[in-house]
Amino acid sequence: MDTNIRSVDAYKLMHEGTLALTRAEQQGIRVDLNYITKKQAYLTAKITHLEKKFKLSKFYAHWEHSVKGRVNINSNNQLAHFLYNVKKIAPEKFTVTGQGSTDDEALQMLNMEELNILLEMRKLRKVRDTYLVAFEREQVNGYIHPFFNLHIVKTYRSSSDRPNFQNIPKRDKEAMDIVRQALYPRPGHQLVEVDFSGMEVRINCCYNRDPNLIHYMTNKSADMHADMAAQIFMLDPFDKKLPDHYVLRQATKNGFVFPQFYGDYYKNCAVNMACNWGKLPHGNWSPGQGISLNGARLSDHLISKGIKSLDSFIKHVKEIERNFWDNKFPDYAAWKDRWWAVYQKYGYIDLLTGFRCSGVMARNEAINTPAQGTAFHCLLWCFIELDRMMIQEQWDTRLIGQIHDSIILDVNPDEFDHVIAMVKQVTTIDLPNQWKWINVPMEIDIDVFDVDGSWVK
DNA sequence: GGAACTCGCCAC
DNA sequence: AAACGTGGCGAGTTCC
Repeated sequence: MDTNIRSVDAYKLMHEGTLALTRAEQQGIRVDLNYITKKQAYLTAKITHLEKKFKLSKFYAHWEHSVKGRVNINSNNQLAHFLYNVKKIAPEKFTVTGQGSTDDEALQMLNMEELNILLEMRKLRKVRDTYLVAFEREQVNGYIHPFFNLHIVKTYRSSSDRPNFQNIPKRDKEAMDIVRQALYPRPGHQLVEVDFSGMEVRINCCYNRDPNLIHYMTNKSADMHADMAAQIFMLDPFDKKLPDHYVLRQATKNGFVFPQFYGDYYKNCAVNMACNWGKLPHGNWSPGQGISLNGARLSDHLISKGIKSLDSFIKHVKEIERNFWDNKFPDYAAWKDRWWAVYQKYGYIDLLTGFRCSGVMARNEAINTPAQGTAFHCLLWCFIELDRMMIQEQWDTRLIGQIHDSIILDVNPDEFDHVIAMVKQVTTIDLPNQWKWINVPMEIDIDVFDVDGSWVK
């Protein structure tokens, strides 16, 4: 029989994983219905207020006239038609179907006060409708029971739905606070979140065995993002403890290193780092532009290094990219080529965890699949182990969810020390013992929330 | 009136 | 030569 589950271990992972995740689903997460009701009303009032403000503008009057009074303020189709056909503004950005885009970035580039009101309304509606309304709809007796699926994702990671527990706001502080204040542990308990640090990069080490990548994952003082930031922004010395430098490290991590690992290329990376993170304009740069750096501005520094325009920076990042793959991580680069060749020859790729991924894949998909699937399998193996301990030792603590590389627990404070000890044991010792192909240490971060407190610190 | 689609946006 | 991987979901819209 032809199957994509190639080993008993892989089968067990799915079987036992399903059972463990089902127990988490059954347990559920407590929601504060009182809070949700109040916050919904508050958000609705705020949205209504913004809507009234928007309707006073000339922009709105013109829009209303153009559709003979039938404005739907929530319709991006209408908005795009008004901006790009009626007002005949040239779109700065296009959707996949070639229409003028109305997403956050596109509207911000148009630089119109009225559009900022629409963006604020859009954000508040998202928080209210996708999260708070969904929690209220899905809850039973004050608990939501998100599903964790193992049969959906083609890389063999998981997905979650009804409601999706894997996309709760985290990066935007305001959205995070509003949504996470709705989520609680059981009375007298506390939420604990355990997440693997740099999990996908570590799993890539297991596939490509690149010595330099392994070095970065093994030596605590080695910092790949800081090293790349120093190169990209030509800073020597580079001190990530300085706030200005730390911002550039973040820009490098999220604008260069991770996108490069996902298969992006230098041009996107350069524009994103310079314009979105560095706040520099397109075209030529002048002194005094961009974010602050070493007592001056980013443009002052880059101009002093001979980089006087975005185009010049793009060329610079092109050279950095070449060096990144040719000299810094040559074994990783060679592995990517081999891996792609194997897929092209056989039409499938085999994961270290015993799963075969087949079907039509583009190069980047084929190359990204192993780390994504395998990283989740490490998480799932730990989830199963902790679930087994929970039952065997009759914990009052419960596993309540999982977000690809993290586990969320509802912890009885009396059991806290023991649970944390078991979490550390399973994730950093038992897991690498279980799978001998793991060739770098596994590290975790643990976030502890207040007893009877929400999922906000 | 529901299915399927587009777009936008949240997470890793 | 080409050029960011995996999902879920709400609102609007179109199709049948």
